[in-house]
Amino acid sequence: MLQVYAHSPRQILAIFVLMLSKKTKYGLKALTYLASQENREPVQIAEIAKHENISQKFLESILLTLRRNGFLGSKKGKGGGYYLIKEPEEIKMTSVMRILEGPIAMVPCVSLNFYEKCDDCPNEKACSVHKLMLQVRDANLAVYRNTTLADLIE
Amino acid sequence: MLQVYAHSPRQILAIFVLMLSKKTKYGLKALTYLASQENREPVQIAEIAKHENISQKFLESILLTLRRNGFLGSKKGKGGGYYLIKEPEEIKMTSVMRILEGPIAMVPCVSLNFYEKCDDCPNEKACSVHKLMLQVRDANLAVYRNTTLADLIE
DNA sequence: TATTAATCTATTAAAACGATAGGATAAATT
DNA sequence: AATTTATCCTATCGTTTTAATAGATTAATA
Repeated sequence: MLQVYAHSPRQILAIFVLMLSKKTKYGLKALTYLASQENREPVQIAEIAKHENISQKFLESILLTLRRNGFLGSKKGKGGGYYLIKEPEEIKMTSVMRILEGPIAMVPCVSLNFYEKCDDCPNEKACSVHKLMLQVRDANLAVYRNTTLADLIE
Repeated sequence: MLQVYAHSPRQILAIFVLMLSKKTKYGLKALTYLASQENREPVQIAEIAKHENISQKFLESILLTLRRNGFLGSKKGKGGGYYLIKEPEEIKMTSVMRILEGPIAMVPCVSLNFYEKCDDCPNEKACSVHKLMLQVRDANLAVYRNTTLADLIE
């Protein structure tokens, strides 16, 4: 779903293209919710979904991804749920973003982990897009590297 | 088109979600090409498209947008084409990005020009997504504000 | 054994991107 | 005036993804 901004149906003001996916948004919210728990007892999906206004079924798959990537543990059955298995201070936004959202670079030719040459661009060094996006990548990386889950909790 | 990276059809390595649109990419390349011309004589769409490996028809609409937003002038008929009507030093990436790509913010609740409250988020100040994306916005803005078209030309 | 809650597979509707087609308009040349 | 050139404009299309939903299965607890 792309977010469209308009005063009236006729007048579209803005379309957010480079928009954070709901997946990442929900995942971050869930992580925050779990991190702000007093203990590390399992919390049910339903509780998280309700508290954060997230579609429960969608959240299920997101939490599964976070578990498979080593952020969360889970327990089935009564008293089950999800819980953090890393300290919030150890969860860097670089890994959260890469797992939920994908590469941080906005063009593959400036990606650290998933570099690929543009097939339409003969000279990377002379490419204005490359030059600009390199700076953008570095700026974003700096933010994500310097921020942990602990920093996002009040 | 979303870019998918894989070693084999079975193993998907990365999906770029926050990827720069081709529209912006092509637009930037066209601007750079025009800026690097020796004079400000009209350059035909076909020439730009060929030189930058861009679909000509797609480029047409992009150049039209750039003209309507005051970056380019155009001339019809023989000897016609597009030309810069601003100095490259005066073309800031903030305006290029906003016009071609849309708002710079990745969530509307941190957008300077197109702010909108999240309908699912009761407390903006306590929201981890808000907190993170505010920093990302500022980091990106700093890059776009400090970069002009002139900076992207060798 | 019954209940609870995570796990997994599959499907779906809506939407945008990127591209293409075809013709209208305007300017220059002959 | 006619022809050529090249921008301008509208409309449409296929592919792909997102976000969400449905249903069935597995595992753990009481």
